[in-house]
Amino acid sequence: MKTKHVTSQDVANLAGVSRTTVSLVLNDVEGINISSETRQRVIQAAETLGYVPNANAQALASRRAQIIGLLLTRSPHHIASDAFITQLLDGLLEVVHQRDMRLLIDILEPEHQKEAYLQLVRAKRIDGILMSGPRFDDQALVALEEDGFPTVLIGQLPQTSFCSVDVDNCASAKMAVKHLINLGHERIACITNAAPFYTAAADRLKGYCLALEEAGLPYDPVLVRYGDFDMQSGYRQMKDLLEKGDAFTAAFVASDTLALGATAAIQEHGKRIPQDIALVGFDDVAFARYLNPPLTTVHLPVTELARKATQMLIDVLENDLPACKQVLLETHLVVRQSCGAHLVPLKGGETLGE
Amino acid sequence: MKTKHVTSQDVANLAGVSRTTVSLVLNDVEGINISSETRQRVIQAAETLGYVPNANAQALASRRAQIIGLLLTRSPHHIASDAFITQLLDGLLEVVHQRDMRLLIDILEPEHQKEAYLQLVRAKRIDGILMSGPRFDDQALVALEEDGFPTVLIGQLPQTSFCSVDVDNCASAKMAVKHLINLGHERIACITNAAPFYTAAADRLKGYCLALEEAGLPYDPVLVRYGDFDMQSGYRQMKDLLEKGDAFTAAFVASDTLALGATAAIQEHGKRIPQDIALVGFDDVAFARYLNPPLTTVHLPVTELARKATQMLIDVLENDLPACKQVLLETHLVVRQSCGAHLVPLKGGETLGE
DNA sequence: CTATATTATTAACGCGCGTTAGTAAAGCGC
DNA sequence: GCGCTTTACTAACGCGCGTTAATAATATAG
Repeated sequence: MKTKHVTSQDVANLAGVSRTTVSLVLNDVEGINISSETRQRVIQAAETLGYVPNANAQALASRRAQIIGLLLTRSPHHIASDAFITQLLDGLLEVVHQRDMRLLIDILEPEHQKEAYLQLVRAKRIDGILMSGPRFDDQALVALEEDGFPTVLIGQLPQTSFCSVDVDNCASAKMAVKHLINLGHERIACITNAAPFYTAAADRLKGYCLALEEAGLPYDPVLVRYGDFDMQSGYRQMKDLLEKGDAFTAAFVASDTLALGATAAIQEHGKRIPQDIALVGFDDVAFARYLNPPLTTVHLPVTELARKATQMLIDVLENDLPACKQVLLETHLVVRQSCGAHLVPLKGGETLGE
Repeated sequence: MKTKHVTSQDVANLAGVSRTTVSLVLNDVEGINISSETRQRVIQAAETLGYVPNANAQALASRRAQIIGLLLTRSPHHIASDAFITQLLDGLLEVVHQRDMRLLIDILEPEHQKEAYLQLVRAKRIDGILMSGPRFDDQALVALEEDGFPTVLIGQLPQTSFCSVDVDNCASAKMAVKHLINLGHERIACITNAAPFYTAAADRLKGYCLALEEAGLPYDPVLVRYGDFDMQSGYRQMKDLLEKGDAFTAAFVASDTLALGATAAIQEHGKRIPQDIALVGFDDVAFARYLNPPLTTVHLPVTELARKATQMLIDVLENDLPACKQVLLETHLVVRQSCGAHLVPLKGGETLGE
């Protein structure tokens, strides 16, 4: 690296003022009087030298790293098949950039979770944590909560004091299943998106149960399977459901990613979607509308979730308390063709053309 | 945050030594003699206090932030539909964690690109840059090159001195198209993954051309379209190809993501894959094998690319020069059903069951 | 027993910046 | 002219750590 580092002292020298003045000017400190003439001189000097403050020195002195951490608690393998992360990044970086902050991203493997949290927090690398997809059994989160470290969950963890941004997974799942019931289905299978210690998985399953209950349909455990984030598990669970031979005419797969795997299993089994088995997914990932047949699913406003969560976190950082502790965003059902609704003459789904 | 920050002074006090000794012990500085007795005392003290060094102070003093930056140059929208990032993260974080480093991720919007680079570099927030998907017209990269800032490309940029890890996009594309030619196709359309100022897009197109040339087939510009990263563009370009009416029996879509969109367009147009149009993609993203029909595609070792690139970058950081400047990893064609090869009795593709 | 090499430890400085307390100059009424 | 406020600026300290040069304690050689 050839270019030598320019320090605020260099700027001060060029502008003929003290380093303090440089700092005061460039940080726009309020309640301090600097003549607009010297102010200009400083700004000019900084510009010509291409001065950029050393972030570490700033962080050390100001006790703010200006970095927020996005922590993912799933295993790298699951991360790799997570269709959300990119959308999360989108919303997250948008807000982070607005505030002139940066994003540190990390995966915490379950074994070293607790230490890893504390490492990041105690090392003061990050000012706050954004945590996607919390689990009930996350012990490290307990430590964070006790510590009062600024944290916002993307997802929820009941009985904790965490700030969170989420959708109503239960109600959304219920809506999806209800849609199938309204289409006349009575034997509806369910594959969850993940193991039940993931809060979202548990809630979606609850929504499935509630929908059945309200419709007076029996809950049959034979028709319920637990997925594990990736397509493969969707494929496997659906294959198992089909091979076990318990009849069902529809399935609610609580994740589009798994639904894709399920679709493959169904078609491989010689059944048609939606004629033989109607399918509803969850998430409305990018590929949902391009599947064959296009997947009916619950739209999750992922980018908006990320935006809101980030804003909330920054809010906590700046004001020491958030404007609102728990936020729920709206979802809606996107009716395409995998549920068969277009066969019942009601209204058409969207087209790919727009 | 309740827990007060533990400094190395606290550790020193508890161990009854000086702060210097603490630093020397915990950093395992070579060529320095510390009696194993005090060494133990220090380690013990650090442990009981739960001491974690302040990363910013360390960075400031040692001039190493222990953070590498992953920079993405596409627009947030394109990021959101990028099926790679998660896989990249996987390989990247694996290596980064091994070295006890961290990952900062950032999207550089084309407008502020150059400044943004310099911000990160001059602020010494990151020790090195990992740059995914470089473009020919990236002026900021020129600045980086001149500056000699440690940088590794995931992708390539000919005529530059950058370290890079990539696949042979040209040869891989050629292999894919050749496969179609071997199956008897003579009119083969092509949709690139992106605009031609992305190096990968240009190379893949070149591979397409070479394959035609070697087979003595004419290059027909009418059959070539430029994609733009997302499914929508794949859909649009394929629709356009179909509606223009220029006959073709096969298509090489240089990105699975776009291929999915193309698939939807083809099926919507009432054509069958592969009977009417044989399709070969590129990338072998997670969903490729689950599509209907399963997508024949070029397998890209994304995670391995990320791993190698990260290792190379760290190599540069530690030794000031890499073991090897440019690395190419192997690709291979994954034959599934979208190309129709299974209809010609040669050998079957993989099954979903494994 | 003194001179020198070796081992074990620390005082002190610097990394680059934010910030407080304090100084100097200028303005203002009397 | 003298006090008093306001304005404009700076010296100096601290953030927490790495590191060098120096010191003290001990061992070895002459």
